[in-house]
Amino acid sequence: MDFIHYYELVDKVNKSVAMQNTELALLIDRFMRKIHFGLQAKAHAFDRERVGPGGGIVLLTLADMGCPGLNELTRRVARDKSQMTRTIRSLESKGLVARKPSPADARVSLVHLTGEGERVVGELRQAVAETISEILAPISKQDEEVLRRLLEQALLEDVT
Amino acid sequence: MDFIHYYELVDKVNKSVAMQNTELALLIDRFMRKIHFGLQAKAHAFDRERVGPGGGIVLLTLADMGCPGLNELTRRVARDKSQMTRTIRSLESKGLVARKPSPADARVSLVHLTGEGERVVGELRQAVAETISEILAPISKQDEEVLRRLLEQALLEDVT
DNA sequence: CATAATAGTGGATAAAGTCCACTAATACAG
DNA sequence: CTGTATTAGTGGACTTTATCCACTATTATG
Repeated sequence: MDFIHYYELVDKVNKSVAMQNTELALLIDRFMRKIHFGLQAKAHAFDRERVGPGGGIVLLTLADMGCPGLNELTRRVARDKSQMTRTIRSLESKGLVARKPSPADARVSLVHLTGEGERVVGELRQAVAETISEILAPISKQDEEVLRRLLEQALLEDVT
Repeated sequence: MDFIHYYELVDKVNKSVAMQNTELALLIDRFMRKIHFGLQAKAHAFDRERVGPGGGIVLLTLADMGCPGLNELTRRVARDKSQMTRTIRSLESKGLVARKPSPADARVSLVHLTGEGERVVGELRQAVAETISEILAPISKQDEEVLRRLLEQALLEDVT
C-alpha cells in the first residue's frame, strides 16, 4: 500500500503550497490595508483638495508617467476605463490635472498634472513616504530594497 | 554659497527617498490589483457560492484563525466592524460559517467555518494559490520566501 | 471601402467603505 | 457593591468604488 502513502504525501505537499501562497495573498492584503489606514490617519492633514485614495493614486501615477493617454493610465493603475473618466474629470474640476488632445491620434486625450497638481503630488508623496517608512520600520533598508526589487520583477511584464 | 548646495542636496535626497517609498506604495497597489484581477478571471469557475472578494478574504482568514470573535476577526482583516457584521451574516445565510456565543464572554460571538465552509475554503485556496504562483512566476522560490518573510516582519506587531 | 479594433464617455446597478448612534455585557475605580 | 468607562456587536444612512454594458468617434486593416 505504499502508493497510498505516496499520494497522501503529494496531496500534503500540494496543500501546503496552496496554503503558503494563500497566506501570502492574505499578508499582502493586510499590508495594503495597513498602508491604507496609515494614510487615512494622515489624510485630514494633507488631503485638502479631497482627492481621496482613488484620486491620489492617479495623481502619483501621473507624476511617474508624464503625459499618458487616459487609457494607458487606466491600464497602469488597473482600474476601469469609465471610472477613470470620472476620476480625471473630478481632478480636472479641482484644477489638478489638465488634458489636451493628442496630436498623433484624435481619439486619445493626453492627461498631465497642472502646477497645482504637482504641488499636491508633493504633499501626497510626503504623506505616503512617511506612512510607508513607518510600516517598513521593522525591516532593514536593504530588505526594503529587496522588496521593491521583487515587486518590480513580478510586475515587469505589464509595464506597458 | 556652499550651504545652498548643501540644502539643495538634502532636499534632493529627501525627495528621492519620498519618491522611492511612494513608488513602493504604487508597486504594492499594482501588485494587489494584479492579484485581484487574476482571481476575478478565475472567479466564475470556483466562486459558485458568490462570496465575492470580501467574503473570500474573511473565509480564508477564518481558516487561519480558527474560531475568533467577530471583533478579533475584524481587526485582523482591517475592515469596518459593521461591515463585518453584514459579511458574516451573508456567509452565514449561505451556510459557510456559523456562530456560537462565547462561554467566557457573553458579548462576543465566536465565528467558525462549517463543513461546507471548509470545502469552499479549499477551492478558494486552490484558486488563490494558482493566481499567486502565476504572478510570482518571474521570481524564484527563494525570493518568494523572502517576500513572505518581509511582509510577516512588517506586520508582526499587529498579529493580535 | 467595409469591417474590426481602440479611446473615451455615460448610465445603471452592485458592492464596499465610512461614520455615527445605540444596546448589552464586562471591567474597574472608588 | 455601584456608578462609570470600555468593549462587542448591530443597524442606519450615506459616499465612494467597482462592474458591466452600450454607444460615439477615430484609426487600423484586409
